[in-house]
Amino acid sequence: MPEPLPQFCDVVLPVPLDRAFTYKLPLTLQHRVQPGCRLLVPFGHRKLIGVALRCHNDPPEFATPELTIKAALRLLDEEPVLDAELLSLGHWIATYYCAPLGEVLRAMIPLAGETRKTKVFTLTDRGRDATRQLLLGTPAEEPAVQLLRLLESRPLSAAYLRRKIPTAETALKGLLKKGLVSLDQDQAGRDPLRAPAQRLRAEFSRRPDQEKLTKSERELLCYLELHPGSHNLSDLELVLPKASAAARALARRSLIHLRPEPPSMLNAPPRPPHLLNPMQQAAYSRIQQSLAASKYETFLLQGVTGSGKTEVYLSLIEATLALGRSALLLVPEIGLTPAVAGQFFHRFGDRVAILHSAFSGMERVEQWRRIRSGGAGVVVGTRSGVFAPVRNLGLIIVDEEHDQSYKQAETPRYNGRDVAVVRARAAKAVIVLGSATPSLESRFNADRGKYTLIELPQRIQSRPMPAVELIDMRQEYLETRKQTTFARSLVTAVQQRIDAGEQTMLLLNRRGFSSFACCRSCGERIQCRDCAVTLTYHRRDRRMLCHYCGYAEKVPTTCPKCDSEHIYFIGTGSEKVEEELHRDFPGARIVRMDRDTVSGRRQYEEMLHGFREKQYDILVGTQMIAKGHDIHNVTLVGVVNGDIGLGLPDFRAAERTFQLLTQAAGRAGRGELPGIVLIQTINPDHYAIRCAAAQDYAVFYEKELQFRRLMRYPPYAALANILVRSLSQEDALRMSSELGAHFDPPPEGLKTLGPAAAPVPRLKQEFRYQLLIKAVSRNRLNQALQDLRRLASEKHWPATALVIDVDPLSLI
DNA sequence: AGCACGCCGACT
DNA sequence: GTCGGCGTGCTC
Repeated sequence: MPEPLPQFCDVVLPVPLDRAFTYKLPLTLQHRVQPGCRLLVPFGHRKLIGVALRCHNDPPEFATPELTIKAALRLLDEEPVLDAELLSLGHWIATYYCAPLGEVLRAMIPLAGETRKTKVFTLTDRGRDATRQLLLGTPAEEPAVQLLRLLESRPLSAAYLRRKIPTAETALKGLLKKGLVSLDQDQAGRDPLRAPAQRLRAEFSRRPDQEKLTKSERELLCYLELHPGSHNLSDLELVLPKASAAARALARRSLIHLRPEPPSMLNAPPRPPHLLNPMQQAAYSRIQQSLAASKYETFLLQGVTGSGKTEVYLSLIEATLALGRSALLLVPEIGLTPAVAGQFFHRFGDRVAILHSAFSGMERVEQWRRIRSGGAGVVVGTRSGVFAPVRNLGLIIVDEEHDQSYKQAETPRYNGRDVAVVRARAAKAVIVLGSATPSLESRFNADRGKYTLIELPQRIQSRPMPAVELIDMRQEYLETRKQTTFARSLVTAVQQRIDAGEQTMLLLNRRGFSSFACCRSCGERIQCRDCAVTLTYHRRDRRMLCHYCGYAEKVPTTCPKCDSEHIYFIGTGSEKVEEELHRDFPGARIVRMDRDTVSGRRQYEEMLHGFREKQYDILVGTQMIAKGHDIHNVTLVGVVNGDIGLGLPDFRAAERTFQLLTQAAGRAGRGELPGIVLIQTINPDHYAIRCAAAQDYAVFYEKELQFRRLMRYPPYAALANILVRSLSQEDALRMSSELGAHFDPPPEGLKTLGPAAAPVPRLKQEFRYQLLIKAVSRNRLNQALQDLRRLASEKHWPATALVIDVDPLSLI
């Protein structure tokens, strides 16, 4: 007997409400909706796109004569966008990270760029009558009358009306109130053919049947048939001037295919053929064994900087493809440059798909579709790439697994690395976590036997590790009696590189010119209007800038508090370092990379390319220069302030400092020439700095682990950070004390810290208080967090007031 | 989160 | 007298 068609469907929506809503399915949809499909549904007064969870025939008990079940409006996918595997991964994330399922699913689907909401205004019957009467009278210039005239012919979008009449917004509100016009939301599909010509490629698809073609359309189609393969549209315009318009018209009738231009691979350095050395080969073979056995296993590939982890990755990906399965490579945010992408194009051609948040919505949709249809067996992506709909997943690689950018800073606050492990386990896939400086958690898991540890302790071609030297800046001051940015030995070393035609990288962690402005008379520090942080002086822009919210104000000449003229600028940022370099090394070619000089991936890549091509002697910059780059002519890496972040009130401060210094040091001596590293510090005895200098992970790991055990921090506890926030300090304080009361005494198996003012007590005008929970087990932690969410709803805290961060990486 | 409904101050 | 402020409550 055939199953009766489902009449109802549970739908999760992108709202912070942690439940599904049940809709009636119109007859036309009953046999088409599957779990994981997107549905357009009415929700209150608006229309939302949700994801179908379950189709069924259980009449919902909430339905009463007053409360009717609404019907779903439209099905957006004939095939689910989230298959069963990804849906269950979404459920796991929602539970583990305490996030509403609807928001999790929204984060997993990249197709948001495909549709956009538009407001459409329509004349009502009353409006039509009113307009007719107006037309009989004298023509009026009032915006409201003009609007009515425009709307008489057809419904129009808000955007169009605003363009036509600048004050349309207010006038429309008035008309809406009077009932002369009505407002509708429309999910207008974005036309993928509207990208500019240079970003599209055209390819012949089929001959016309009966379609009538214009002259230029016929010419273009003919040209494409004669020249197989895909052609850039702006290149085609050189041959056929009207190619762009014609191509779009042809694509609409699917006579040709239009696709986005893949990311540029012009700057990709050609990769020498990869012969694995014995160490690499051993690592490869061990992992390949599990791969061939289709057995879930997590490997921690710990290889020193320059040990050739990438070659192992590439071989593993090839092995995966050879087994007929797909591979997913996750890289840190900053690591996915066209150069990196280019390497993969060289190796895997069009079997690779690149997912990057910097790509336009349309490009992402196109890549996503290719992956889902099985057209790309290799996927390279950043954090959200872990949700790529790859078929028959065999291998996931998480490069630089310790990197902070795998953790999402907004709800859902998931860690892409940990989600990857969960996904791999469910898919019976192999997962490789790679790093020179593994996170304590991962290394701990390896030591406990949860992960399999594989080490690459040597650089390729027996290149030596860079020699690292610490420069004690306290000693430097005692000897020179001068507070300088660069120690004498660093200046000498830089000069030697310039003379020898070799290159230098200088790292520091502060952008801007000076960290803050301070009044010598009254001690006042210039603070942000909306945040409890000092403003940073940016000389080029002549502004004081807030690095948290972007607020800017004029540079003060007198103290805003006491009117004294003794304003001093304290601290050194990358802008000042660049200036001092120009002064100390006149004639040297210097390039600065930080958020102020690098606004897009294009500039980032251009600067790096220029440096690689030896157009510069010195590259100075913030963290963004420390990661992953392989520039062979760099023989000196200088760290201006090695104490980076050591003073922060964060239990991971030491770990982060160690990782950053080790990674930075690893940039030196990657080519034929050996490299040296100079680290300036005022804490030369701190274990994080000493271990980084010695490139000794093992010792650092032991020391840090002791501290974590003593203080009950991860990996010895499951951690969550609870933040309450509100624009009103009163509300924030009230919630904070309710939070404190709820956890006093702490439930069995939990320790709490706080509540107390957050490290940044005010941010973007909000007052913030936080509480840290350390739990002996995941279960206990999750239970406590679910209880807390119940408390928040009972006490009617606003939905945005409570922020739960499970496994926080930063406590700010 | 949105977005409407609802009750109190400055204007045509 | 109205327009409009944002407080509170709901969304199948």
